[in-house]
Amino acid sequence: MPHMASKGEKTRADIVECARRLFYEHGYDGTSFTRIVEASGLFRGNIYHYFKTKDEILLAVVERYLDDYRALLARWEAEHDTPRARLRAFVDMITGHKMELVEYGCPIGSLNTELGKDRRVLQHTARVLFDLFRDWLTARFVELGHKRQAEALALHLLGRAQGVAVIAHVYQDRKLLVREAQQLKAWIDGL
Amino acid sequence: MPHMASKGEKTRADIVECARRLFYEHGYDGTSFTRIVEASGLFRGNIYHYFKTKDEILLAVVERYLDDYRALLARWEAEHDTPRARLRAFVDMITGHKMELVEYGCPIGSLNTELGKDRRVLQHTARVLFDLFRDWLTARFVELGHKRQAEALALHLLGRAQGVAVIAHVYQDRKLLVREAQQLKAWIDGL
DNA sequence: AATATATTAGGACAGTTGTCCTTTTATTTG
DNA sequence: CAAATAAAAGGACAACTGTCCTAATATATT
Repeated sequence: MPHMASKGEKTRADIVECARRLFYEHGYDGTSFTRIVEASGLFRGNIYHYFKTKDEILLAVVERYLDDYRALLARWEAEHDTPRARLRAFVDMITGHKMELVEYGCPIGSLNTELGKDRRVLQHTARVLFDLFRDWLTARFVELGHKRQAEALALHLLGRAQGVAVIAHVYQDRKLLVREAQQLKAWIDGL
Repeated sequence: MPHMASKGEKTRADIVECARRLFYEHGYDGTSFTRIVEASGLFRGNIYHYFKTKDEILLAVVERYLDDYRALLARWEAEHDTPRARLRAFVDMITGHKMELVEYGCPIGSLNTELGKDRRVLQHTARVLFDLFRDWLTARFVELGHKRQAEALALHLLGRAQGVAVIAHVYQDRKLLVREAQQLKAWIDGL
C-alpha cells in the first residue's frame, strides 16, 4: 500500500528510460517488448508486473519527456529575463543537440509522425509534447507584444525547427543545422 | 525473353501502386506483405513472382514516385517561364494537397523519417526523392541570380515545407498550411 | 515472528511477420 | 500446333510479435 521510492520504482524508471531511448533510436514499432525487457535486464514476463501493454509504456515515456521538458522550460525562464533571450534558448536547443538530431531526428517530431500514420489515438498522447512547447512559445510571443498572432508565431517557429530537424536528419548535415539556427535567431531578433 | 506491355507488367504496376498508397497511409513497417498482396488481389506466394523482398517493392515505389515527380517538375517548367513563378508552383503543391498532407503528412518526408531511424541503407534509397526536389529548386535559385547560396536556399525551402507538413499533420490544421504557404510565397517574391 | 504485499523468474500462448517452394494454368513465341 | 515461358494458386516455414499465467522469492508491515 505505501508509495516510497522503493526498488520497484527504480526498476520502473529504468524501464521507462530504456524504452525512451529505444523508441527514439529505433521508433515505436521498431522497438519490441522483448528488446525493452532485454535492455532493462529483466526477465520475459516480469515487465508485465510494471506495464500491461506496450501502449502503457509509451504513455509513461511521454510523461517522462514532459517532466524533463517542463524542467527545461523552467530553467530557460530562470536563466533569461527577456522574451527574446528565452526564445533564443529554444533555438539553441537545436544546435545543442546537433549529434542526436542528425542521427535520429527530433524525438517529438519523429514520434508524432510515426504514430500519426495509423494510430491517431496514440498520437494524441504524444501530441501533448508539442502542446507544451507551443504554449510556452506562445507565452513568450505574448511577452514580446505580439498578442494576436502569438500562437501562429509559435507554430511557425515550431514548424521551422521541425523542418530543420527533418532535413538535417535526412542529409546528416550538421552545418545546415547551425546555419538555420542562426537564421532563426535573426528572425527572432527582428520581430 | 520479350518485354512488351504484357499483363504481367500491368499486375506489377498495380502492386507498386497499391504498395505506394499503403506505405503512405500506414508507413513502411505498418504495411505487411500480406496486406499488399490482398490489396493487389493476388494470392499469397504469387507476389514472389514479381518481387523477392519487401525492400524490392520499396525500390519500385521510389522509382514510381521519381517518375511522377519528374513529370510534375517538367510541367511546372513548361507552364511557368520565370524562376519565381516556378518556385511558387512548388509552394502551391502544398496547398494543392491539403487533405492528404493533413491526413498522412508528406509522403517523402515521413518515409525518410521512418527509414532514417534504423535502416539507413533503405533511407538512402528514399533520399533520392529529396535530391530530386533539392536539385530542381537549386536550379531555380540559380536562375534567380543566387548562384552562391542556391543550394542553401533550396534546402531552406525544402525544410520549411517539411516543417509545415509536420505541424499541419500533427494538429490536423489546414488553415496553418494555407497561412504558411502564403508566407513562403511572400518570401520567394522578396528574394 | 507472522502476514501481506512487491518483485522476480520462467514459461506459454495464438497471431503475424517476411520469405520461399511447388504445382497448375495462361500466355506468348517459334 | 508445339515449345517455352509467364503468371496464378496454394501452401509451408521459422522467427518474432504482444500478451498473459503461475510459482517462487524477497521485502515490508503489523
